[in-house]
Amino acid sequence: MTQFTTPRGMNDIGVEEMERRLWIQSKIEPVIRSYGFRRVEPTFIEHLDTLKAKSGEAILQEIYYFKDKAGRDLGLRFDLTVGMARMVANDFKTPEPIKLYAISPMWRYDEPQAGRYRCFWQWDVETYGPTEAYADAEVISLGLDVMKSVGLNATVHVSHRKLLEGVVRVLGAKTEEQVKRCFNALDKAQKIGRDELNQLLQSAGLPAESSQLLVDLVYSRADLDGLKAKLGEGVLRQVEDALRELDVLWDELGSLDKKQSCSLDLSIVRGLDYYDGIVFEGYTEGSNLSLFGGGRYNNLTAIYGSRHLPATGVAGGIERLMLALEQVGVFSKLEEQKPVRVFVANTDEQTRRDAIGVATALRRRGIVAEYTIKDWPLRRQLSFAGAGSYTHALIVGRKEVSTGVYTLKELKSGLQVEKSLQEILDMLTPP
RNA sequence: GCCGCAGUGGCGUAGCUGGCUAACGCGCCGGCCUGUGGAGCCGGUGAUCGCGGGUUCAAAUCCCGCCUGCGGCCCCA
Repeated sequence: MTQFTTPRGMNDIGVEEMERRLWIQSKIEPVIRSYGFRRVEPTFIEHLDTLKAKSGEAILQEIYYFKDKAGRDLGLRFDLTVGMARMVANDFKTPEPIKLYAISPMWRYDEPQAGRYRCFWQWDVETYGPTEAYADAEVISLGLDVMKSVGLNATVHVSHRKLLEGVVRVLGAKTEEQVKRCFNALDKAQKIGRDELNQLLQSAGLPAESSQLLVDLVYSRADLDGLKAKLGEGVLRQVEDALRELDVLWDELGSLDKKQSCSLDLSIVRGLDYYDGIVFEGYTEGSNLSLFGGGRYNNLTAIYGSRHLPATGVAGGIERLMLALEQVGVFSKLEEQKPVRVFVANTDEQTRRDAIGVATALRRRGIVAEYTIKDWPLRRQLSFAGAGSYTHALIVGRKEVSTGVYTLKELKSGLQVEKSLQEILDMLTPP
Protein backbone atom coordinates (compact mmCIF):
# COMPACT_ATOMS: atom_id res chain seq x y z
CA MET A 1 0.00 0.00 0.00
CA THR A 2 1.17 3.48 -0.72
CA GLN A 3 0.96 5.61 2.34
CA PHE A 4 1.47 8.93 0.65
CA THR A 5 -0.80 9.56 -2.27
CA THR A 6 -1.62 12.53 -4.45
CA PRO A 7 -4.62 14.63 -3.42
CA ARG A 8 -7.92 13.84 -5.09
CA GLY A 9 -7.98 14.86 -8.72
CA MET A 10 -4.25 15.63 -8.74
CA ASN A 11 -1.92 13.56 -10.88
CA ASP A 12 1.83 13.26 -11.09
CA ILE A 13 3.20 13.69 -14.58
CA GLY A 14 5.65 10.87 -15.20
CA VAL A 15 8.46 10.62 -17.71
CA GLU A 16 6.42 9.19 -20.58
CA GLU A 17 3.55 11.61 -20.17
CA MET A 18 5.91 14.54 -19.88
CA GLU A 19 7.53 13.55 -23.17
CA ARG A 20 4.09 13.75 -24.76
CA ARG A 21 3.33 17.08 -23.18
CA LEU A 22 6.64 18.50 -24.31
CA TRP A 23 5.92 17.24 -27.80
CA ILE A 24 2.50 18.92 -27.81
CA GLN A 25 4.00 22.15 -26.60
CA SER A 26 6.73 22.00 -29.22
CA LYS A 27 4.00 21.76 -31.85
CA ILE A 28 1.51 24.34 -30.69
CA GLU A 29 3.75 27.05 -29.30
CA PRO A 30 5.40 27.94 -32.62
CA VAL A 31 1.96 28.31 -34.19
CA ILE A 32 0.85 30.72 -31.50
CA ARG A 33 4.07 32.69 -31.77
CA SER A 34 3.77 32.81 -35.55
CA TYR A 35 0.58 34.82 -35.07
CA GLY A 36 2.59 37.30 -33.04
CA PHE A 37 1.37 36.45 -29.56
CA ARG A 38 3.87 36.69 -26.72
CA ARG A 39 4.06 34.44 -23.70
CA VAL A 40 3.32 35.54 -20.17
CA GLU A 41 2.70 33.76 -16.89
CA PRO A 42 0.16 35.34 -14.56
CA THR A 43 0.69 34.40 -10.93
CA PHE A 44 -0.70 31.02 -9.90
CA ILE A 45 -2.10 32.39 -6.65
CA GLU A 46 -4.42 35.40 -6.65
CA HIS A 47 -6.23 37.35 -4.01
CA LEU A 48 -9.53 35.65 -3.45
CA ASP A 49 -11.27 38.94 -4.21
CA THR A 50 -9.64 39.03 -7.63
CA LEU A 51 -11.01 35.61 -8.40
CA LYS A 52 -14.45 36.36 -7.03
CA ALA A 53 -14.67 39.62 -8.95
CA LYS A 54 -14.83 37.78 -12.23
CA SER A 55 -17.46 35.18 -11.58
CA GLY A 56 -19.12 36.08 -8.32
CA GLU A 57 -19.58 34.21 -5.07
CA ALA A 58 -20.92 31.16 -6.84
CA ILE A 59 -17.44 30.35 -8.12
CA LEU A 60 -16.21 29.93 -4.53
CA GLN A 61 -17.11 26.28 -4.33
CA GLU A 62 -14.87 25.62 -7.34
CA ILE A 63 -11.89 27.51 -5.98
CA TYR A 64 -9.05 26.19 -3.89
CA TYR A 65 -8.83 28.99 -1.37
CA PHE A 66 -7.03 29.46 1.92
CA LYS A 67 -5.56 32.01 4.27
CA ASP A 68 -1.86 32.77 4.17
CA LYS A 69 0.17 33.19 7.36
CA ALA A 70 -0.73 36.86 7.58
CA GLY A 71 -4.41 36.05 7.28
CA ARG A 72 -4.87 37.18 3.67
CA ASP A 73 -7.53 35.35 1.69
CA LEU A 74 -5.91 33.79 -1.37
CA GLY A 75 -6.90 31.25 -4.00
CA LEU A 76 -5.45 29.19 -6.82
CA ARG A 77 -6.46 30.58 -10.19
CA PHE A 78 -9.27 28.72 -11.96
CA ASP A 79 -8.41 30.08 -15.39
CA LEU A 80 -5.78 32.21 -17.11
CA THR A 81 -8.09 34.99 -18.21
CA VAL A 82 -8.38 36.46 -14.72
CA GLY A 83 -4.65 36.98 -14.41
CA MET A 84 -4.22 38.25 -17.94
CA ALA A 85 -7.09 40.70 -17.66
CA ARG A 86 -5.67 41.95 -14.36
CA MET A 87 -2.25 42.37 -15.97
CA VAL A 88 -3.38 44.36 -18.98
CA ALA A 89 -5.97 46.40 -17.11
CA ASN A 90 -3.17 48.02 -15.12
CA ASP A 91 -0.69 48.30 -17.95
CA PHE A 92 -0.75 51.62 -19.74
CA LYS A 93 2.55 51.31 -21.58
CA THR A 94 1.70 48.66 -24.13
CA PRO A 95 -0.03 49.84 -27.31
CA GLU A 96 -3.13 48.01 -28.53
CA PRO A 97 -3.68 45.40 -29.71
CA ILE A 98 -2.08 43.50 -26.85
CA LYS A 99 -1.63 39.87 -27.86
CA LEU A 100 -0.66 37.44 -25.09
CA TYR A 101 -0.59 33.71 -24.49
CA ALA A 102 0.17 31.23 -21.75
CA ILE A 103 0.46 27.45 -21.49
CA SER A 104 -0.07 26.73 -17.83
CA PRO A 105 -1.89 24.90 -15.10
CA MET A 106 -4.98 25.97 -13.20
CA TRP A 107 -7.11 24.47 -10.47
CA ARG A 108 -10.78 23.80 -9.91
CA TYR A 109 -12.41 22.03 -7.02
CA ASP A 110 -14.66 19.79 -9.12
CA GLU A 111 -15.53 16.12 -8.95
CA PRO A 112 -12.96 14.36 -11.16
CA GLN A 113 -14.21 12.32 -14.14
CA ALA A 114 -13.38 11.53 -17.75
CA GLY A 115 -11.19 14.32 -19.10
CA ARG A 116 -11.68 16.42 -16.01
CA TYR A 117 -9.15 16.87 -13.25
CA ARG A 118 -8.70 19.22 -10.34
CA CYS A 119 -5.51 20.51 -11.86
CA PHE A 120 -5.42 20.88 -15.61
CA TRP A 121 -3.42 22.76 -18.23
CA GLN A 122 -4.56 25.02 -20.98
CA TRP A 123 -3.03 26.81 -23.88
CA ASP A 124 -4.67 30.19 -23.80
CA VAL A 125 -4.44 33.03 -26.29
CA GLU A 126 -5.98 36.47 -25.74
CA THR A 127 -6.19 39.69 -27.73
CA TYR A 128 -6.92 42.96 -25.93
CA GLY A 129 -7.91 46.14 -27.70
CA PRO A 130 -9.76 45.51 -30.96
CA THR A 131 -13.53 45.56 -31.06
CA GLU A 132 -13.45 44.46 -34.67
CA ALA A 133 -14.39 40.87 -35.46
CA TYR A 134 -11.05 40.69 -37.27
CA ALA A 135 -9.56 39.77 -33.91
CA ASP A 136 -12.09 36.99 -33.35
CA ALA A 137 -11.35 35.60 -36.80
CA GLU A 138 -7.65 35.62 -35.98
CA VAL A 139 -7.99 33.55 -32.81
CA ILE A 140 -10.39 31.11 -34.50
CA SER A 141 -7.91 30.64 -37.30
CA LEU A 142 -5.14 30.18 -34.75
CA GLY A 143 -7.18 27.52 -32.95
CA LEU A 144 -7.63 25.58 -36.16
CA ASP A 145 -3.93 25.85 -36.96
CA VAL A 146 -2.99 24.67 -33.48
CA MET A 147 -5.10 21.55 -33.98
CA LYS A 148 -3.57 20.98 -37.39
CA SER A 149 -0.06 21.23 -35.94
CA VAL A 150 -0.70 18.22 -33.72
CA GLY A 151 -2.34 16.32 -36.54
CA LEU A 152 -6.02 16.90 -35.86
CA ASN A 153 -8.64 18.16 -38.27
CA ALA A 154 -11.03 20.38 -36.41
CA THR A 155 -14.20 22.26 -37.17
CA VAL A 156 -15.36 25.37 -35.40
CA HIS A 157 -18.97 26.00 -34.39
CA VAL A 158 -19.69 29.70 -34.10
CA SER A 159 -22.42 31.65 -32.41
CA HIS A 160 -22.99 35.08 -30.89
CA ARG A 161 -24.25 35.83 -27.41
CA LYS A 162 -26.05 39.02 -28.45
CA LEU A 163 -27.67 37.22 -31.37
CA LEU A 164 -28.86 34.46 -29.06
CA GLU A 165 -30.04 36.89 -26.45
CA GLY A 166 -31.93 38.97 -29.03
CA VAL A 167 -33.58 35.90 -30.47
CA VAL A 168 -34.73 34.40 -27.18
CA ARG A 169 -35.96 37.78 -25.98
CA VAL A 170 -38.04 38.37 -29.08
CA LEU A 171 -39.33 34.82 -28.74
CA GLY A 172 -40.60 35.52 -25.26
CA ALA A 173 -37.87 35.35 -22.62
CA LYS A 174 -38.59 38.31 -20.41
CA THR A 175 -36.24 38.22 -17.46
CA GLU A 176 -32.49 37.84 -17.09
CA GLU A 177 -33.23 34.53 -15.38
CA GLN A 178 -35.30 33.26 -18.31
CA VAL A 179 -32.61 34.21 -20.82
CA LYS A 180 -30.09 32.31 -18.75
CA ARG A 181 -32.25 29.22 -18.61
CA CYS A 182 -32.73 29.35 -22.36
CA PHE A 183 -28.95 29.57 -22.83
CA ASN A 184 -28.51 26.66 -20.49
CA ALA A 185 -30.96 24.61 -22.51
CA LEU A 186 -29.32 25.52 -25.82
CA ASP A 187 -25.95 24.51 -24.40
CA LYS A 188 -27.27 20.98 -23.97
CA ALA A 189 -28.82 20.72 -27.41
CA GLN A 190 -26.08 18.42 -28.71
CA LYS A 191 -26.58 15.98 -25.88
CA ILE A 192 -30.36 15.92 -25.67
CA GLY A 193 -32.85 15.62 -28.52
CA ARG A 194 -35.29 18.04 -30.11
CA ASP A 195 -38.11 17.07 -27.79
CA GLU A 196 -36.18 17.54 -24.61
CA LEU A 197 -34.79 20.84 -25.81
CA ASN A 198 -38.30 21.95 -26.63
CA GLN A 199 -39.42 21.04 -23.13
CA LEU A 200 -36.53 22.81 -21.46
CA LEU A 201 -37.12 25.98 -23.47
CA GLN A 202 -40.76 25.99 -22.55
CA SER A 203 -40.05 25.48 -18.90
CA ALA A 204 -37.61 28.36 -19.23
CA GLY A 205 -40.53 30.53 -20.18
CA LEU A 206 -40.88 30.41 -23.96
CA PRO A 207 -44.36 29.92 -25.42
CA ALA A 208 -44.80 26.63 -27.27
CA GLU A 209 -44.70 28.11 -30.79
CA SER A 210 -41.58 30.18 -30.11
CA SER A 211 -39.88 27.25 -28.54
CA GLN A 212 -40.60 25.06 -31.55
CA LEU A 213 -39.29 27.79 -33.86
CA LEU A 214 -36.04 28.04 -31.91
CA VAL A 215 -35.60 24.27 -31.87
CA ASP A 216 -35.95 24.27 -35.65
CA LEU A 217 -33.45 27.09 -35.97
CA VAL A 218 -30.91 25.27 -33.82
CA TYR A 219 -31.15 21.95 -35.59
CA SER A 220 -31.37 23.32 -39.12
CA ARG A 221 -27.75 24.46 -38.85
CA ALA A 222 -28.39 27.12 -41.47
CA ASP A 223 -25.59 29.37 -42.63
CA LEU A 224 -25.67 33.10 -42.02
CA ASP A 225 -27.84 33.95 -45.02
CA GLY A 226 -30.14 31.06 -44.28
CA LEU A 227 -30.53 32.24 -40.73
CA LYS A 228 -31.34 35.79 -41.80
CA ALA A 229 -34.00 34.46 -44.13
CA LYS A 230 -35.62 32.54 -41.31
CA LEU A 231 -35.64 35.34 -38.78
CA GLY A 232 -38.57 37.71 -38.91
CA GLU A 233 -38.19 41.45 -39.45
CA GLY A 234 -38.71 42.12 -35.77
CA VAL A 235 -35.88 39.83 -34.77
CA LEU A 236 -33.54 41.08 -37.46
CA ARG A 237 -33.76 44.62 -36.18
CA GLN A 238 -33.01 43.45 -32.63
CA VAL A 239 -29.87 41.59 -33.59
CA GLU A 240 -28.51 43.62 -36.48
CA ASP A 241 -25.26 44.53 -34.66
CA ALA A 242 -24.54 40.90 -33.94
CA LEU A 243 -25.30 39.89 -37.52
CA ARG A 244 -23.02 42.59 -38.84
CA GLU A 245 -20.20 41.28 -36.66
CA LEU A 246 -20.80 37.78 -37.91
CA ASP A 247 -20.70 39.07 -41.50
CA VAL A 248 -17.31 40.64 -40.86
CA LEU A 249 -16.13 37.48 -39.13
CA TRP A 250 -17.16 35.28 -42.03
CA ASP A 251 -15.56 37.52 -44.58
CA GLU A 252 -12.32 37.58 -42.60
CA LEU A 253 -12.36 33.81 -42.14
CA GLY A 254 -12.61 33.60 -45.92
CA SER A 255 -9.44 35.67 -46.29
CA LEU A 256 -7.73 33.38 -43.79
CA ASP A 257 -8.87 30.39 -45.82
CA LYS A 258 -10.71 28.97 -42.82
CA LYS A 259 -14.33 29.48 -43.85
CA GLN A 260 -14.78 25.85 -44.90
CA SER A 261 -13.91 24.71 -41.37
CA CYS A 262 -16.44 26.96 -39.66
CA SER A 263 -20.19 26.88 -39.35
CA LEU A 264 -22.91 28.68 -37.50
CA ASP A 265 -24.34 26.76 -34.55
CA LEU A 266 -26.91 28.36 -32.28
CA SER A 267 -26.37 25.74 -29.60
CA ILE A 268 -22.95 27.20 -28.80
CA VAL A 269 -23.34 29.30 -25.68
CA ARG A 270 -20.21 28.79 -23.56
CA GLY A 271 -21.02 28.50 -19.90
CA LEU A 272 -18.99 31.38 -18.56
CA ASP A 273 -21.24 34.35 -18.31
CA TYR A 274 -18.64 37.00 -19.04
CA TYR A 275 -18.82 36.26 -22.76
CA ASP A 276 -20.77 38.99 -24.53
CA GLY A 277 -20.20 38.64 -28.27
CA ILE A 278 -18.96 36.06 -30.74
CA VAL A 279 -18.48 32.66 -29.11
CA PHE A 280 -17.18 29.43 -30.61
CA GLU A 281 -16.08 25.88 -29.90
CA GLY A 282 -13.71 23.64 -31.83
CA TYR A 283 -14.34 19.93 -32.28
CA THR A 284 -12.46 17.18 -33.95
CA GLU A 285 -14.05 14.30 -35.85
CA GLY A 286 -15.25 11.39 -33.82
CA SER A 287 -15.17 13.23 -30.52
CA ASN A 288 -17.88 15.26 -28.90
CA LEU A 289 -15.47 16.71 -26.38
CA SER A 290 -14.76 20.25 -27.36
CA LEU A 291 -11.02 20.68 -27.83
CA PHE A 292 -10.87 24.42 -27.73
CA GLY A 293 -13.23 27.30 -27.37
CA GLY A 294 -13.43 30.96 -26.76
CA GLY A 295 -15.10 34.18 -27.59
CA ARG A 296 -15.40 37.82 -26.80
CA TYR A 297 -15.52 39.43 -23.38
CA ASN A 298 -15.47 43.16 -23.81
CA ASN A 299 -16.17 44.16 -20.25
CA LEU A 300 -13.84 42.04 -18.21
CA THR A 301 -10.85 44.38 -17.87
CA ALA A 302 -13.09 47.11 -16.54
CA ILE A 303 -13.35 45.05 -13.36
CA TYR A 304 -9.60 44.93 -12.80
CA GLY A 305 -8.29 48.32 -13.72
CA SER A 306 -8.96 51.65 -15.28
CA ARG A 307 -7.74 50.70 -18.73
CA HIS A 308 -10.82 49.49 -20.51
CA LEU A 309 -9.93 46.97 -23.15
CA PRO A 310 -12.34 44.94 -25.23
CA ALA A 311 -11.03 41.40 -25.59
CA THR A 312 -11.37 38.12 -27.39
CA GLY A 313 -9.54 34.86 -26.95
CA VAL A 314 -9.25 31.13 -27.45
CA ALA A 315 -8.16 28.37 -25.11
CA GLY A 316 -7.91 24.60 -25.13
CA GLY A 317 -7.35 21.91 -22.51
CA ILE A 318 -4.06 20.06 -22.78
CA GLU A 319 -5.35 16.89 -21.08
CA ARG A 320 -8.35 16.68 -23.40
CA LEU A 321 -6.07 17.23 -26.34
CA MET A 322 -3.97 14.33 -25.14
CA LEU A 323 -7.06 12.12 -24.89
CA ALA A 324 -8.01 13.00 -28.45
CA LEU A 325 -4.47 12.41 -29.72
CA GLU A 326 -4.39 9.06 -27.99
CA GLN A 327 -7.60 8.01 -29.72
CA VAL A 328 -6.17 8.92 -33.11
CA GLY A 329 -2.95 7.05 -32.35
CA VAL A 330 -0.62 10.01 -32.75
CA PHE A 331 1.43 9.01 -29.75
CA SER A 332 2.09 5.46 -30.85
CA LYS A 333 3.63 6.88 -34.02
CA LEU A 334 5.82 9.06 -31.82
CA GLU A 335 7.07 5.99 -29.99
CA GLU A 336 8.48 4.59 -33.19
CA GLN A 337 10.64 7.59 -33.94
CA LYS A 338 12.48 7.76 -30.65
CA PRO A 339 15.06 10.51 -30.45
CA VAL A 340 18.69 9.42 -30.30
CA ARG A 341 19.96 8.55 -26.83
CA VAL A 342 23.38 6.96 -26.55
CA PHE A 343 24.69 4.79 -23.75
CA VAL A 344 28.48 4.83 -23.75
CA ALA A 345 29.63 1.53 -22.27
CA ASN A 346 33.10 0.82 -20.94
CA THR A 347 34.73 -2.57 -20.58
CA ASP A 348 36.72 -2.11 -17.42
CA GLU A 349 38.00 0.29 -14.82
CA GLN A 350 40.63 1.63 -17.17
CA THR A 351 38.33 2.53 -20.06
CA ARG A 352 35.81 4.23 -17.81
CA ARG A 353 37.74 7.49 -18.14
CA ASP A 354 37.76 7.12 -21.95
CA ALA A 355 34.01 6.43 -22.00
CA ILE A 356 33.38 9.62 -20.09
CA GLY A 357 35.49 11.50 -22.62
CA VAL A 358 33.47 10.05 -25.49
CA ALA A 359 30.17 10.85 -23.78
CA THR A 360 31.36 14.40 -23.23
CA ALA A 361 32.24 14.74 -26.93
CA LEU A 362 28.75 13.52 -27.83
CA ARG A 363 27.13 15.93 -25.40
CA ARG A 364 29.06 18.85 -26.86
CA ARG A 365 27.44 18.01 -30.19
CA GLY A 366 24.00 18.10 -28.64
CA ILE A 367 23.60 14.33 -28.53
CA VAL A 368 22.03 12.81 -25.42
CA ALA A 369 24.77 10.63 -23.96
CA GLU A 370 25.27 8.74 -20.71
CA TYR A 371 27.83 6.37 -19.27
CA THR A 372 27.44 3.98 -16.39
CA ILE A 373 27.33 5.47 -12.93
CA LYS A 374 27.15 2.07 -11.35
CA ASP A 375 30.09 -0.29 -11.14
CA TRP A 376 28.82 -2.61 -13.81
CA PRO A 377 30.38 -5.10 -16.23
CA LEU A 378 29.78 -4.59 -19.95
CA ARG A 379 27.05 -7.20 -20.01
CA ARG A 380 25.09 -5.42 -17.37
CA GLN A 381 25.58 -2.04 -19.01
CA LEU A 382 24.17 -3.30 -22.30
CA SER A 383 21.32 -4.97 -20.52
CA PHE A 384 20.43 -1.67 -18.90
CA ALA A 385 20.76 0.26 -22.14
CA GLY A 386 18.59 -2.25 -23.95
CA ALA A 387 15.84 -2.14 -21.36
CA GLY A 388 15.66 1.62 -21.24
CA SER A 389 15.03 4.51 -23.51
CA TYR A 390 18.33 4.33 -25.36
CA THR A 391 18.62 3.95 -29.09
CA HIS A 392 22.33 3.20 -29.28
CA ALA A 393 25.15 1.75 -27.25
CA LEU A 394 28.67 2.89 -27.97
CA ILE A 395 31.32 0.50 -26.72
CA VAL A 396 34.57 1.96 -25.45
CA GLY A 397 37.07 -0.80 -24.70
CA ARG A 398 40.84 -1.06 -24.78
CA LYS A 399 40.75 -2.14 -28.42
CA GLU A 400 38.70 0.92 -29.41
CA VAL A 401 40.84 3.32 -27.42
CA SER A 402 44.05 2.07 -29.03
CA THR A 403 42.72 1.96 -32.61
CA GLY A 404 40.34 4.94 -32.49
CA VAL A 405 37.66 2.79 -34.10
CA TYR A 406 34.55 2.43 -31.96
CA THR A 407 31.68 0.00 -31.99
CA LEU A 408 28.25 1.58 -32.32
CA LYS A 409 25.34 -0.70 -31.68
CA GLU A 410 21.80 0.09 -32.72
CA LEU A 411 19.91 -1.43 -29.82
CA LYS A 412 16.56 -2.25 -31.36
CA SER A 413 18.00 -4.24 -34.26
CA GLY A 414 21.25 -5.27 -32.61
CA LEU A 415 23.22 -4.19 -35.69
CA GLN A 416 26.74 -2.94 -35.07
CA VAL A 417 29.05 -0.75 -37.08
CA GLU A 418 32.67 0.17 -36.47
CA LYS A 419 33.57 3.77 -37.13
CA SER A 420 35.80 6.59 -35.98
CA LEU A 421 34.47 8.91 -33.31
CA GLN A 422 34.17 11.70 -35.87
CA GLU A 423 32.03 9.56 -38.17
CA ILE A 424 29.83 8.54 -35.26
CA LEU A 425 29.36 12.16 -34.22
CA ASP A 426 28.32 13.11 -37.73
CA MET A 427 25.97 10.17 -37.93
CA LEU A 428 24.15 10.92 -34.68
CA THR A 429 24.12 14.70 -34.60
CA PRO A 430 20.55 15.96 -34.53
CA PRO A 431 19.49 18.10 -37.49
C1' G B 1 -23.12 18.15 -4.11
C1' C B 2 -25.68 13.46 -6.14
C1' C B 3 -25.60 8.29 -8.53
C1' G B 4 -23.14 3.54 -10.30
C1' C B 5 -18.71 0.25 -10.45
C1' A B 6 -14.05 -0.84 -8.26
C1' G B 7 -9.68 -1.06 -4.52
C1' U B 8 -5.05 -7.69 -2.89
C1' G B 9 3.60 -6.55 -3.28
C1' G B 10 5.96 -1.11 -7.83
C1' C B 11 2.34 -2.95 -12.07
C1' G B 12 -1.45 -6.69 -13.86
C1' U B 13 -4.24 -10.44 -11.56
C1' A B 14 -5.97 -15.27 -8.59
C1' G B 15 -8.27 -16.22 -4.03
C1' C B 16 -13.83 -13.39 -2.42
C1' U B 17 -20.58 -19.44 -1.27
C1' G B 18 -15.56 -17.22 5.79
C1' G B 19 -10.97 -21.93 7.78
C1' C B 20 -3.29 -23.97 6.94
C1' U B 21 2.30 -19.60 6.46
C1' A B 22 -2.33 -14.95 0.91
C1' A B 23 -0.86 -17.60 -4.86
C1' C B 24 0.82 -16.32 -9.96
C1' G B 25 2.84 -13.31 -14.03
C1' C B 26 5.62 -8.83 -15.03
C1' G B 27 9.16 -5.54 -12.85
C1' C B 28 13.31 -4.65 -9.73
C1' C B 29 18.16 -6.74 -7.41
C1' G B 30 21.86 -10.71 -7.80
C1' G B 31 24.00 -15.34 -9.97
C1' C B 32 24.92 -18.83 -14.13
C1' C B 33 28.04 -14.83 -17.68
C1' U B 34 35.81 -11.08 -16.51
C1' G B 35 34.27 -7.53 -24.35
C1' U B 36 28.11 -7.66 -26.34
C1' G B 37 21.54 -6.49 -23.97
C1' G B 38 16.61 -8.65 -25.11
C1' A B 39 15.93 -15.68 -24.30
C1' G B 40 16.51 -19.45 -20.49
C1' C B 41 17.40 -21.36 -15.63
C1' C B 42 18.41 -20.38 -10.28
C1' G B 43 18.04 -17.27 -6.10
C1' G B 44 16.47 -12.66 -3.75
C1' U B 45 13.43 -8.20 -2.82
C1' G B 46 8.61 -7.00 -2.02
C1' A B 47 1.36 -7.08 0.67
C1' U B 48 -0.20 -5.70 8.46
C1' C B 49 -5.41 -7.65 1.33
C1' G B 50 -7.42 1.11 0.74
C1' C B 51 -8.64 2.93 6.08
C1' G B 52 -11.73 2.38 10.45
C1' G B 53 -15.49 -0.19 12.95
C1' G B 54 -18.91 -4.44 13.37
C1' U B 55 -20.58 -9.86 12.98
C1' U B 56 -17.85 -14.60 14.14
C1' C B 57 -14.17 -19.45 17.60
C1' A B 58 -12.09 -17.57 12.83
C1' A B 59 -12.60 -12.04 7.87
C1' A B 60 -8.89 -10.47 1.84
C1' U B 61 -13.81 -12.95 1.85
C1' C B 62 -20.05 -11.02 5.19
C1' C B 63 -22.23 -5.95 7.11
C1' C B 64 -21.69 -0.44 7.99
C1' G B 65 -18.98 4.21 7.54
C1' C B 66 -15.03 6.83 5.33
C1' C B 67 -11.04 7.53 1.69
C1' U B 68 -9.21 6.93 -3.21
C1' G B 69 -9.76 5.59 -8.48
C1' C B 70 -12.95 4.98 -12.82
C1' G B 71 -17.55 6.40 -15.16
C1' G B 72 -22.22 9.30 -15.21
C1' C B 73 -25.38 13.80 -13.48
C1' C B 74 -24.83 19.13 -12.36
C1' C B 75 -21.21 22.27 -14.20
C1' C B 76 -17.25 22.97 -17.07
C1' A B 77 -11.93 22.64 -20.00
